[in-house]
Amino acid sequence: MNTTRNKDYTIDNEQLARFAKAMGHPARITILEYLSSLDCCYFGEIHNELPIAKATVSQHLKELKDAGLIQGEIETPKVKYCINKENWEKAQAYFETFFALNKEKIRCCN
Amino acid sequence: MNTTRNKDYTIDNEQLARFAKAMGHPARITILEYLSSLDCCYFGEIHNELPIAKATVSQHLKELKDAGLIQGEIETPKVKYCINKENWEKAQAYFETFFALNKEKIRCCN
DNA sequence: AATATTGTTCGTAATTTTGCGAACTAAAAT
DNA sequence: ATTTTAGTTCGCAAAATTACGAACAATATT
Repeated sequence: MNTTRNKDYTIDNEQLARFAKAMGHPARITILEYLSSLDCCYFGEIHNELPIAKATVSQHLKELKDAGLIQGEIETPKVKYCINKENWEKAQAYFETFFALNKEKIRCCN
Repeated sequence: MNTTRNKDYTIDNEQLARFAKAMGHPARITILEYLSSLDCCYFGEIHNELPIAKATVSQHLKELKDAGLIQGEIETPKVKYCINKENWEKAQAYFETFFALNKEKIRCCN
């Protein structure tokens, strides 16, 4: 019995879910908010904004980078982070489109 | 040694993260997209849209309900689901504000 | 050459998420 | 009084997430 599934969801829905998932933790929202308020900054400054260990901050940054929302650049011994503008705008467009869908139609059952 | 943490993140950032997390799975995006295209519908129709077992669909619906994005109403033996309009608009506003923040400022380090 | 600075990676633990089938519930239909 | 219908809840397993301290890497400074 083959229970593998194929193409369960649309690419767009998977992409939107990936962006949303990356934003699904308050630490990561805080990072994104902070980064979007600057041109860029170093790891240490981000760490200062957060109540968690540097190893954990590093992990969150990695997730944001994997989702494409931010980018990092080594400037030894520091690492400079910034918003990935292209994907940031892509994410924005995804959410906008998503919420705009059938906007006037929604009126619920009650 | 007390390692409890208090008020780590802003209420707004926690709320936005909660919305984002609820949207952080393609099945739940598909559900929301489907629901927002209708006034409302029954569990069975939602289940038909998805490639997963009904127990799993039920779980995803529970998460969306817990996040406040949808609401369910019993019409035995069926259950009617719909978007929670108030919170849906709240979520929309949260994302909009988030992405609008410093929009023109972002230009990255490169 | 040794030390300091700045982050990342590793190893680990606890918790949460995702998924399924089976059992259950509650009303409707027979 | 059974049976059917439509979902939910339970119990479980596998995988992913979150968090930390310790160890490491790579350059800069002394």
